[in-house]
Amino acid sequence: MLIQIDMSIDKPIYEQIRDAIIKGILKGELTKGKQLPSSRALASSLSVNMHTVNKAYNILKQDGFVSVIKRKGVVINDKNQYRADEAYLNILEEKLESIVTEAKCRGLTADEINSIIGKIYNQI
Amino acid sequence: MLIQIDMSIDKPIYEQIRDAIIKGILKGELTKGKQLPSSRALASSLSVNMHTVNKAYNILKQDGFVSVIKRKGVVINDKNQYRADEAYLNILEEKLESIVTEAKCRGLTADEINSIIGKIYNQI
Amino acid sequence: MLIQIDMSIDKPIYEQIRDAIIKGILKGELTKGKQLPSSRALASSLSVNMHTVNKAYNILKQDGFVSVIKRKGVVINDKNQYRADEAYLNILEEKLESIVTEAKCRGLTADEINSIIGKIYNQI
Amino acid sequence: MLIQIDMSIDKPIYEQIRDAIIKGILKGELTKGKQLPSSRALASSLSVNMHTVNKAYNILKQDGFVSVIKRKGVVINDKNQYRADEAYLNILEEKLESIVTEAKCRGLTADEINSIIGKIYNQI
DNA sequence: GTGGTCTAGACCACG
DNA sequence: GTGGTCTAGACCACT
Repeated sequence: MLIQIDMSIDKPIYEQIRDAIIKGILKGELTKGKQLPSSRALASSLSVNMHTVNKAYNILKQDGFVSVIKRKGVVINDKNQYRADEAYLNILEEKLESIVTEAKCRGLTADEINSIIGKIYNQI
Repeated sequence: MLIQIDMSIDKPIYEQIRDAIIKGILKGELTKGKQLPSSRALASSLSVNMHTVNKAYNILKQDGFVSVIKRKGVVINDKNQYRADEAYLNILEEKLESIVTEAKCRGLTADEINSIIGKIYNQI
Repeated sequence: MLIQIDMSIDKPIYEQIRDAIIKGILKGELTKGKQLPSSRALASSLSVNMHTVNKAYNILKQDGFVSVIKRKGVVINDKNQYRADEAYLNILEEKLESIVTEAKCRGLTADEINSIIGKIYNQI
Repeated sequence: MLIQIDMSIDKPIYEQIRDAIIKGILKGELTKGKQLPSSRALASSLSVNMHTVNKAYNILKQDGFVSVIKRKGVVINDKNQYRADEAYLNILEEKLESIVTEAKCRGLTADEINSIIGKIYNQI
């Protein structure tokens, strides 16, 4: 499980960590019950601050991807603890709205957008 | 052409203005050659800072949606000045990547994502 | 609106701040749209760190009590944004379970507990 | 008498043990004079540290629920050794205060809270 | 001047 | 040795 942080882009570090872990779950590298590195350890290996890692871990916990077990560590949850629900679908739609609007305005058809989605979906 | 600013969400105001104008173009309310309100006027009617409107206008100009014509104001460009190109497609793919990753991780199929896209696409 | 922090009890400071603000809402001192002091200002007046105040504010935001408006401040939400829902009722039940169990074990009747609840409910 | 420890919630293990034993007393599984397993034995069967069990036992002793008898072990006390007194009622009220405040703020009536209490009270 | 993000370093409870 | 909490102080984007 490799996490790459890019300080030059403007995505916050904690989001990059969050996204990398979600990707790890998706790729099957992080399976249910598997333990993440301690916040100190990951912080040190990424050369970032412990609190930054903790922030990522707490967001993942809030989103149901992991359980933070005090004095034990952070472990990956079961799939159905982060299966898409109504609330998530609303957020997803919101996130997509301005992207799709711009794409349509720039002349892309729904099919063209969908083929990009499909490409991303299959290559991860 | 109505622009609604929502201070409570964390999308920057200049992005909300930008998105609203792109939406206006898409809906046919803002057609080629049509003039946008002066930044002073729009700022006043939205109760935001003039620099915020200018920032939105400059991004729109950079993206090819409008031209800033001296002593004339800001006018909407022709469609082919902002038609999707290679560079835009790369940015689009980047924007979609982490969204699609999370959606897949949460159990959505590519078809389900596409149907959300389709829904957004058709209702705007 | 007075907030009192007690360093000697073991309730975290950010929870004390959170609870004080909820109490303020309940007492009608903090009404919809009213602005909370900036995190710096409140931190300074309570002699605690800004991050501690921010943590309280973010929890209140997450729970629907306030909106955090970047570069503007934190404002109280409308009642129906924090009206009890299913999720809250579950949490509430969890919180009450061990308390009620102990009370029953110590010989209190349901009526006795309820009269304590009633007393608290009416005096705030 | 079954004790279930849940590492994933953030209630300390020693409190979970304490609560489980109080529940056992309430359900009549642990009656006056009955002996609790040795801390070593319970720790082993729960896969937790012996000190954690001892901490739970010591709190139970302090609260009057059990007596620690040398060379005999830990035995359940008589009901009137842990019957609710003034001190306990004060603690109880304190514990309930912030819970009730939030519930009221979220629009619950005293009756609604009491019906939740009643439900919990009767099902244990 | 606001909140957001990040760093560095500390103490604590729990186990 | 873990995560939780707190402090002190910094820079940034946005307005």
